[in-house]
Amino acid sequence: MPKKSEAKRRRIKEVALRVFAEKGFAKARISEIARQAGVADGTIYLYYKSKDDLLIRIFEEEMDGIIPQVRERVAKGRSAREKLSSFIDAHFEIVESRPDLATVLEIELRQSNTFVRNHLKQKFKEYLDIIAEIVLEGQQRGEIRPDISPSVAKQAVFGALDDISQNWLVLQPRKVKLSEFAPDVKKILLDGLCLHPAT
Amino acid sequence: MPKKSEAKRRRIKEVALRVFAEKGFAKARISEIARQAGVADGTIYLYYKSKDDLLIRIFEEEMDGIIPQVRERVAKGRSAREKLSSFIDAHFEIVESRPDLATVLEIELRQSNTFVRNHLKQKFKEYLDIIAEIVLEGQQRGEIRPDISPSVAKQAVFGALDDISQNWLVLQPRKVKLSEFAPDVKKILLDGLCLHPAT
Amino acid sequence: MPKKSEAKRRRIKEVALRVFAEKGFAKARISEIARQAGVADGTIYLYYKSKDDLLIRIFEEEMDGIIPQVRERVAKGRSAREKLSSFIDAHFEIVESRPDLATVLEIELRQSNTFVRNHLKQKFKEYLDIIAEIVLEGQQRGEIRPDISPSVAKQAVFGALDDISQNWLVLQPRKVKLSEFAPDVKKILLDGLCLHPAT
Amino acid sequence: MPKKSEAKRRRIKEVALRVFAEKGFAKARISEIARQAGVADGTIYLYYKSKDDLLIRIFEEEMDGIIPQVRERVAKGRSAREKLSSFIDAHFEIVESRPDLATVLEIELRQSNTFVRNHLKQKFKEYLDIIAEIVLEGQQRGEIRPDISPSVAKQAVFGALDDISQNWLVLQPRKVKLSEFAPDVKKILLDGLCLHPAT
DNA sequence: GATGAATGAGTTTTCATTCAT
DNA sequence: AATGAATGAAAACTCATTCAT
Repeated sequence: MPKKSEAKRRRIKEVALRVFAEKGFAKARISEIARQAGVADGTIYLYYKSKDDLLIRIFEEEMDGIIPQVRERVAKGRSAREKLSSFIDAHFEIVESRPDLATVLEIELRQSNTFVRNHLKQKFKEYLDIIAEIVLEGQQRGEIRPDISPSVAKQAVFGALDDISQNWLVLQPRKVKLSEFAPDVKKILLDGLCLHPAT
Repeated sequence: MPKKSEAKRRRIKEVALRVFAEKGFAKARISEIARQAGVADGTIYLYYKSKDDLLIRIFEEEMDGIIPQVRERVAKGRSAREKLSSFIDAHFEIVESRPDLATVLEIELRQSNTFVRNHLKQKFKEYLDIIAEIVLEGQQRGEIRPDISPSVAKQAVFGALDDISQNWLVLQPRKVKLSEFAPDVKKILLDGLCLHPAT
Repeated sequence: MPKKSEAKRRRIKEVALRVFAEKGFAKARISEIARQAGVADGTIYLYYKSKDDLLIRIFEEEMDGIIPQVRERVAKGRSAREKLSSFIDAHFEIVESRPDLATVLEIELRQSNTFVRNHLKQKFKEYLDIIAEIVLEGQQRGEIRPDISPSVAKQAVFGALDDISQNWLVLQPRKVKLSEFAPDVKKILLDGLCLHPAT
Repeated sequence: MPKKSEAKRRRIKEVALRVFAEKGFAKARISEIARQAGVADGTIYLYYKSKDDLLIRIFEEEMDGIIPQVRERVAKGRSAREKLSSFIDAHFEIVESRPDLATVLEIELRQSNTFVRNHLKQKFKEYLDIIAEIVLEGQQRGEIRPDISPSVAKQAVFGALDDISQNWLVLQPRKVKLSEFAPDVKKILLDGLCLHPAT
């Protein structure tokens, strides 16, 4: 594919991401994306099969950039604790630096039609599995409690991060940085809420 | 007897909940709800102002039933740990016994139009605040780590429960009971993932 | 028919006239008329066959009251000029004293569906014919120009009165009395606009 | 070539005018207009914002063609009498040659919803003011009776013309030409009905 | 490659009227 | 006579997608 086209594809992608974030996928108009990208409506269909395809491919391309980044960062941690801590930091930083992306992913991931959702979830699993891998490895190395399912841990950790991120995203006047929540989240997930261990 | 038929109102509500869960709010058709409820399309509008109103009122009525129930159950716990444990059990039991309701609430809460979402969120906050109250009281009684924001704890706990519930709901062949995840979730949230406390 | 029913019929008629004038026939709701009349929706249909019938019969009953009144008043005039003058005064006075009625008649007479309009026009012709009769008789008595068709005269006179009445009705703050226009209208219709007769 | 097809816009306008005249604005169906114009329903909305907009713009465009034409014709008259005479002729000729247009204007001008009516009335005032101007100028030149309000004269003249035009339009088998009424109308409005001036 | 005019499927809601009580 | 709950037909408008140029 010629370079010229690649630039256009990128412009469409960037505009689409912004419009999806602003209006939500359902209310976003192809004609609005075309207008802002400076192309004709029909041109979008030369680069993307459909509106659904546009969302799916934006998501996949972004995740393909993010996942290795997060993996690399997590790899630097010397213990499971450090790795989980890095994951939490990385997640919050991504949400903070790419709010449009985060808004689209976190919100559209749950709605959209089944077709789109299934595509998104598939790619998303790769991201979530980073957590599961850390937990499993930590258990093997005796750093993580062995009596917890890595799958449940994965969901619990991501659910917590996601809920906090989402609430932060909808708070219009973001006076507070999302990363400020990281310490508390780490305490809860890594060390638990309770002071006295269960008997 | 109240104005119009209370039984008919209930039948419409039950059918609507089922159809909303199956199709999603946006794709649910008033005509389909009417057909399944055995009434004319127009009859729905004698009981509910609009499709939006139908969703909002189903949600509010259900939450008004659920919140006191959960509160009562939580109140029986003698410690913050027991109360949180009860909340987790209660949440999973509700999702398990009312999957339609849970599907509608958890999914529509994030999408729908702004008008509907705002209504839903407002009522939903009452539910989430049960967690925040437990945490705050637990901190005052020296049972919960004092260095954690109740608000962050609330979001982390609910996020974890919600993510697990949602994943369970979309797993079509529900071979496993949701409540089986409760022990692991409690371990994580109450005692943490790590074996060795942070230095 | 018992007296009790007659009172109810009249109440329905009066309320309907007011609601038709306020909202227009199309936007008027049977349920609103019923509510204001203090009866059930269905009760209206014991007295009137349909919404159309309600309009038609209000119109006919009112015209049956008005036509003899105007005829009587016109009869007192000793010349065609006096009779036409009386007709103009009478018309303006009716519009002024019964604005609801005038609004409904003048506006709905032109719209509504064909069925209704035909009914209304039929009864309305009786009213307009008062003018034609004055003109014809005036011509026979040498008071009115013989070279004018009574039918054209009838339409011209009524059209002029009607247009002025209608404009007055839509002027919300009726600071000026409609009857103040009578002298000018009489000058125009009875004596003409021009100072120098056609050559 | 202008954006989209001007020919298509015109075809839609012409068809719409015909359908509005036949069915009335309220009963006219967009789908019927589209079918007769040989376009898809949605295409109408590429050219006109809404059904209301379609009516308003047809009206305004037609009046923008008619008003200068009538003004020009009236300007040729050397006296107020001649000018009024020309106005009457012009009005009847327009109604006769464009019965669809006249039907839509005369009927919808009075009904429609407030939004539409206000738009129509505004443009219509320009037309009526031609009469007022003739009268005012005639009064200044001593050709028209000075003791008559130009506004009342305007309403009386237009009301007369309008009522006659409308009656002619609803007479289905138009055996008689509308312009045949012009001489009588001129006699009445210009010279008055009465033979003996008021004392 | 690019355009943008054209397509046409799809659904909530209102309200006059009915009829069982 | 009166009620009022129930009925169900009916129509404007949007917007993703296509395809002739």
